Amino acid sequence: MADTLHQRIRSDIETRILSGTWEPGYRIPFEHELMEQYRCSRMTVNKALSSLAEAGLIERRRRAGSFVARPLAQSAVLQIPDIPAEITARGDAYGYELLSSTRRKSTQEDRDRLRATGNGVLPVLDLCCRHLARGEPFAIEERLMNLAIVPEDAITAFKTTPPGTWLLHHVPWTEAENRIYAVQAGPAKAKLLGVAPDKACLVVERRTWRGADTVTFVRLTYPGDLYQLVAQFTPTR
Amino acid sequence: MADTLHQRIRSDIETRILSGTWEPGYRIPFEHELMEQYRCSRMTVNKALSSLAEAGLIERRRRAGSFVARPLAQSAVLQIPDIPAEITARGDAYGYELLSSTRRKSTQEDRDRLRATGNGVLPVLDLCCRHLARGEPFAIEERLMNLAIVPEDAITAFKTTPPGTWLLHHVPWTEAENRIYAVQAGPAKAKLLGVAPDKACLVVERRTWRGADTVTFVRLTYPGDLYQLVAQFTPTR
DNA sequence: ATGTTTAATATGTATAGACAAATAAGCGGT
DNA sequence: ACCGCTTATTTGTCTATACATATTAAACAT
Repeated sequence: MADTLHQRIRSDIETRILSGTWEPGYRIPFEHELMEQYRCSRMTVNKALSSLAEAGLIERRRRAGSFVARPLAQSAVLQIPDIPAEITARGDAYGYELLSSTRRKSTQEDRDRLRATGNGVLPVLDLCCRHLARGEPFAIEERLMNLAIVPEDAITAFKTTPPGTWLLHHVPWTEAENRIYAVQAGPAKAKLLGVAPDKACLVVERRTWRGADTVTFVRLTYPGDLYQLVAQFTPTR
Repeated sequence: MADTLHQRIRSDIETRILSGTWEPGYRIPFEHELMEQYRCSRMTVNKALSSLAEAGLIERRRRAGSFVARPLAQSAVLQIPDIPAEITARGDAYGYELLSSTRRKSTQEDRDRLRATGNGVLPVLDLCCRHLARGEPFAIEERLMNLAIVPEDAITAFKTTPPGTWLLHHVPWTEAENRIYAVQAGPAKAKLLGVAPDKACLVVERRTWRGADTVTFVRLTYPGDLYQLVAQFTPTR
């Protein structure tokens, strides 16, 4: 890890910040002090400190010095794994069923769901599928895709490949928004998931963009006790 | 944004990557080519490219060049805001009620909930409180705190200040794990939240560490339709 | 044909020096 | 006591150069 000099300087300082030795607001040594301490040039020290500043661990003020930042960003990295990969990872057999697939010109409602900019009519694909773990229903996926971006010949792939997995490997995206909430299953989804209609379900809705264009909207519905989203904090924002 | 030269070089390249002009795998110009293009020294180009590499947007290989990275990390930044701040932000009046507060030596069950390392007995504070928005129940908070880290005189503060808010401003943490799932309210929480017992609720459980020590465990229960977690994707992993 | 050495090339890291920009602190005048 | 000016200090940025290291392609030997 601490291979090069500037990496070592960085990790030395990082360690002291994360251990609490240097508390938020503490003024870390000036560049010229670290220069002497590590017997190196200012550029080397500067590289280490710039990197720490970019990561949000320190704040730098001209004439004043560099200070340990207050933990402002209370954020965590939310992993949104591919469903087949996740089920396989837990050692269960994965199953996929395409329930319906409709190709049409977008209605206003479709464009609202996609949060598409402009009112232009787009070709869209509306599909619904079911993910199974050890033969039991695991999640319902409702998806709307923008066929102006997703090539039309992908449609046949979705008969056997979950669209999320296909998209992950074929269509990169630049921005996404996730919304997570809880609802009761309701009669239709209860039947598909094999649970009672009042069963609490976790819903993850995701919109994905590539530049200015919306790629896809997806709503995943999981029976509440089958699935837990896990978000791990990583210090570097 | 593009103030300095190396920042401009960086954002020029970033734009082309995010717009899709330069696709994953594309070899971006060599350092000496960018040197000529921008009429600057190699160090300046190098700083821009190093920064892009650190952010995970490009991969660099000696002798071969620098390449646009494949979008490997399907992760998003999950904002877990302070509840009073969030309610105030949406323009509602915030209310806080401390329901119970117990100080005791930790049982094995407490240590399991905290995922505390080692079997040492710790002083802990077990409390339960309710958050209100415009006078209506918004969330139930069940919290277990490690009094070996949280100073004891903070306990009096919790009569009027939500523990989450207090901790946020007083006790920094280095690591956290969040689990998100859905359950039915159940009789006890239904009463506290003023909803039907079969109501679907969103549950966020969070454990927080500072170095090797567990700081706190908290379980937040929100009526499903009152609250949505929002996770925004940011390109730099 | 195949394996080995060598050279060329691109990035990685570092030095030493320079000037610019921001600002905390001191100073002086009112 | 307050305001404005100057100065010293620290970070921000950049240049020019140097040597190290990894890797590929070509030259060479077997």
